[in-house]
Amino acid sequence: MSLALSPSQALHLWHSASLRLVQSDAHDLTLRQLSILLHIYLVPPPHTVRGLAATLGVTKPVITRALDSMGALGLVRRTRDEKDKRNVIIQRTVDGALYLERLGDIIIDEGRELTP
Amino acid sequence: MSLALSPSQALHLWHSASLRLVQSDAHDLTLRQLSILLHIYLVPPPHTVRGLAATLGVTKPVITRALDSMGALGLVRRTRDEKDKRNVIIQRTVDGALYLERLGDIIIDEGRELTP
DNA sequence: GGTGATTGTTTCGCTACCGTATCATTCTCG
DNA sequence: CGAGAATGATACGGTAGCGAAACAATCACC
Repeated sequence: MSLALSPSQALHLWHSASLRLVQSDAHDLTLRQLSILLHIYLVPPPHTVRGLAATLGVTKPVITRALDSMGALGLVRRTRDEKDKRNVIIQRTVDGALYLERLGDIIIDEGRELTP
Repeated sequence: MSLALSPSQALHLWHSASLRLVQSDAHDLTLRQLSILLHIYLVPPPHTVRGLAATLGVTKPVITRALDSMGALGLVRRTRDEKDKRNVIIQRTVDGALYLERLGDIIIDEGRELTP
């Protein structure tokens, strides 16, 4: 089932949800960082630095830095790939899952209060 | 009519739309900047620096800087309030409207391709 | 009309991000 | 084994954001 959004609905949903995100965000993630986090948690693994860089259309240092930041916040974890030790496998954490759960709640909440 | 989103739908919508935003964004706006822009265009005027700062829950220099940046991009315009010359009225521009229209299209597009 | 409040901007020191280029490690394959 | 490719991290110089504090301009009001 697909979602039929009106232009007004789409922008109002984004507005109210991102507003609440800004107001409440303890972590103050960048748009890019948030995209990376969502990608890690919503797309089936494995996730590598190179793969994420290609998907996002950014350079590899951007991913490394984002993983540094989000790793320090406990939202994400790095592990060496034992099969190919050049690779880094990016893994999920409990804190990261909780963070995204809260984000989902905000979006659902604001969608519920939407008036076209 | 309100929008009944499932947790999966909510996060996938945010993921795919923000991903496309990152991939395609010529302007590379911050989450805060995007929130400010949406607020200016979706909430009835007038908009002032102080009002925006209070709404977003940030300090005034944040708004001033965001208006500087987005003003340089032509997304927003400043005008002095003639009634009270201390106030700055933030106004919309054609380019800003087009930018948000494009954002709305992305969200609608990704909502349409959603599978729960 | 002058004092204090209000508004937006600027300054300061700091932190974090950016892209390019380079590096260390590891793998591939002849 | 050894040369070249591939992967992720780091170094570098530059830019832009941050909060706190100080600032200039304007208003309000006695």
